[in-house]
Amino acid sequence: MKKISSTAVRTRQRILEAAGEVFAEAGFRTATVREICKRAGVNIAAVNYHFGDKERLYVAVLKYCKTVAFEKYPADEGVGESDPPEKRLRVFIRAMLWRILDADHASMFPKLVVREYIEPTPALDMWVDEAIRPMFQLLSNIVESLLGKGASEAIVRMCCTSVVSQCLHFAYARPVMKRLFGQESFGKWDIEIIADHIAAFSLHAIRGLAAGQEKGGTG
Amino acid sequence: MKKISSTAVRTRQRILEAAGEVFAEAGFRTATVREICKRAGVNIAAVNYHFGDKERLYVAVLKYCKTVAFEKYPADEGVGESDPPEKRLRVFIRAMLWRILDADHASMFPKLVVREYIEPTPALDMWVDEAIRPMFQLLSNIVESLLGKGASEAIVRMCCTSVVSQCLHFAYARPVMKRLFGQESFGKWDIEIIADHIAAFSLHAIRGLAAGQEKGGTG
Amino acid sequence: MKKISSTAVRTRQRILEAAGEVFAEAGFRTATVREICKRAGVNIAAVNYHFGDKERLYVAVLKYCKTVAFEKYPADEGVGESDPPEKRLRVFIRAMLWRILDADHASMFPKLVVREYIEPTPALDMWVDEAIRPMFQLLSNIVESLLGKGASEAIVRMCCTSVVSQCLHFAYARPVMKRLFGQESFGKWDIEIIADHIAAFSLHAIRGLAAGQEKGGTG
Amino acid sequence: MKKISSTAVRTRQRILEAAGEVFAEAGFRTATVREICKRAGVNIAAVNYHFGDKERLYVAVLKYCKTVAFEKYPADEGVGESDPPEKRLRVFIRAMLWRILDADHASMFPKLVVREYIEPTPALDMWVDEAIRPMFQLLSNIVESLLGKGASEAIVRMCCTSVVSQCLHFAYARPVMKRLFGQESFGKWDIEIIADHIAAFSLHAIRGLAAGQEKGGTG
DNA sequence: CATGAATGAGCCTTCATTCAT
DNA sequence: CATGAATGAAGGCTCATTCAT
Repeated sequence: MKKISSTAVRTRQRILEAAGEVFAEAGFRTATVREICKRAGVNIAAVNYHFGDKERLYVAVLKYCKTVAFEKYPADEGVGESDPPEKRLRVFIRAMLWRILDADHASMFPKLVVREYIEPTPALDMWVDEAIRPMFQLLSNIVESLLGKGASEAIVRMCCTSVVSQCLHFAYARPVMKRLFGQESFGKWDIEIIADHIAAFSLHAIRGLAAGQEKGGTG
Repeated sequence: MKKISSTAVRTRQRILEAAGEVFAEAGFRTATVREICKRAGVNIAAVNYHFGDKERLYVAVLKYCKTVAFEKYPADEGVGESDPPEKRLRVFIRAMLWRILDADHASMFPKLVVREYIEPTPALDMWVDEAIRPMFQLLSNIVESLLGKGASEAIVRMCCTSVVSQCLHFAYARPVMKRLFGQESFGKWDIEIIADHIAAFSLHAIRGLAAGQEKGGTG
Repeated sequence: MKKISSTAVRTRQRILEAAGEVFAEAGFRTATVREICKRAGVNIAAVNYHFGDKERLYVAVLKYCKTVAFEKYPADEGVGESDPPEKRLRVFIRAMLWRILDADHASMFPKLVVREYIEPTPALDMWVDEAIRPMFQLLSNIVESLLGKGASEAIVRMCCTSVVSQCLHFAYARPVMKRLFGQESFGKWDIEIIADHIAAFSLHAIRGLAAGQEKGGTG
Repeated sequence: MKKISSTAVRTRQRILEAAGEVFAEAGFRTATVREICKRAGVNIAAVNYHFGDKERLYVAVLKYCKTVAFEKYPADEGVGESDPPEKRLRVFIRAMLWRILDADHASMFPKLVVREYIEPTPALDMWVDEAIRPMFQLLSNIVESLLGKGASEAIVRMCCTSVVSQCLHFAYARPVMKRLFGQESFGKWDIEIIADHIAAFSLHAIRGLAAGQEKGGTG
């Protein structure tokens, strides 16, 4: 049985937080262990001691982020399978947006994830299995309920993709939005308004598609 | 004023193509001048000779990509302001998707652009001004027509964002899609099906919102 | 004065054995304290606690090895000054070879010593004084007896060197022998055959030199 | 066709010489690229540029040493197969000793080789094939001539080993000799005297063994 | 115009050692 | 007595850039 001193736990924690920031700002390759240790206020060898190497530190950061974000904003908070799918969809979208736009994370979470999207490391497999796939399954159930029994798997998948993509946009397009609209930060109300829009937009769309399906085409 | 020989032009071209590949695969920082020069079959000093330094080469690559992609797939090909907005929306979406999924570019274009999104370099300002803003303006006109005169600027903007985000998703989420759905590449018909879906999804949504607006709510 | 508990003695012993292996395999510099402690099953700080630092551990290992090897194979086992020099020479060579080729030491002893030969540490002075000089003195007496009274100190010294060098060869040239002859390990009979050869070779040589001396040349 | 500038050749040469010194003094692992470059008066990246990495530099040094030493002191200089084996043996021993004790090499050659003996790197295979095996073959022919036709392969091999080991002793035991005899350096005459001794010692031994063989034993 | 050669900064990692419990 | 945690000094290597032809 290993004894783990509380100071060691605190050091690990400090490194994790600092690494999250630096990896988010610079990406895995560009981020330097030196910068991480400087911000964490620890010696440069501490990373090796506590995490083995830079890559394993990165994976630890990703897992840490996932835990924090999904515990703070569960995708089905306050709703169950008995609730109407419209409500469950709104909850889902709202949670996803909050995970992305919550200022407390200093945008660490979305930046890390989006970087992983476009420049996958071995950690992406873990991320897909533990974070994305369960979320997608949950959303699929909701969308299926909305589309009705006749919906093909392909149409469900595409609708889910449409919903998710509208949320994720706020994870990777913020520098562009800043330049295009001048909006840099998103307050509590901004987030709620955006969530409402995406929910409404998607609900109209899915209902429209469902109606079209019955008639045998998209119009 | 520099004299420009034809061999110099060809060397420049070769470097641009090679750099496009390498930057797309590895990102600005991780890409190495050595690798670019090796693929281009030129001396390692050629980059600095022709472009000054790595960063200015990168900007040149971005501009080169933009020209190629937007000339090949204009956002308003075959339609004019007199055409119905539904048709113009479909053309817009189709062009955007083709720019993103055209296999001929070896996915160079979307990777480069998305990288710029999440890790902006000074080149992003240029990109927003010359590529994104005109596109967004064009799309806004279409969406305004669909929503009707009473639509606020905010709702127009959010609808445009919803449309654009569904397309861009295929630029940055392909590694995830590969893991989630097993689909790695997108053929001609895949692209058309996806374009049809996004167009239908968005039309239903916008029409629904337009109808709701008149009545004064989203429900 | 330190109190020495029995567990402390056992820890020291385990470290000594482990360090002997690791130093023999990797050499002083390349060997790591971490590896030694891992094999000994002790904490990484134990080396510094028990031996001060890496170098003093190394010296302790060398002394430990010397004691073990020379107690197991004394250079004059079973013979005394009254025995004929031919017999004493054979015993000397046999003991030296056994110290070098005994598989029980896992070739720890010769590797350590030979390393010390070519990359001396302060421990070499100790080794020369406590191990080599007495051995050389003993061998000199034997060779003097064989050469006769007229032998110069120089010729005695060179003959001793010739004898010793033939034995030591099996301490440092084993990797080469493996590649050259394919012979990797030496069994009991191999050792005896080699000892017989070196003894015969050297006796013929010394006798020949002795005869030549009388006549005033090497023939 | 690559053009190789003369300054590049000179840089390579300087690095090789400096690396020879440092590797000989410190061994492969302990030697630092920084020290090598400092002594060579070149930038630290030059090793990477000219040799790829530390290990390939090491192999280049070994090959360079081999060429220099064997060209300066060929094992059969001035003799041919028609010469009497006694003469050829003396020439062989003399060349080997000179390679080992020549002060011009600053003892670079023997130290490098002996290090390779006791701590083999992948370069040892090359060394055995290109340097040791041909030498051993040459010596075997000489020894066979001396022993006569009835000599078994085993006895030839052991005699060769005895001869070679007496020479090699001066490659690895010099620090010990310095402490034991006080002799630090070996002048021209020292080398000749030692060569004469080893030749005489070995000739007496081999002749004695040959005579014993005829009678059916070693006495 | 273009190239092979050279540079210096910086990165990740490893290691022996020391600290605080 | 012994340990887990922490430290700072290097070390090998890579890279964008510049130099000299």
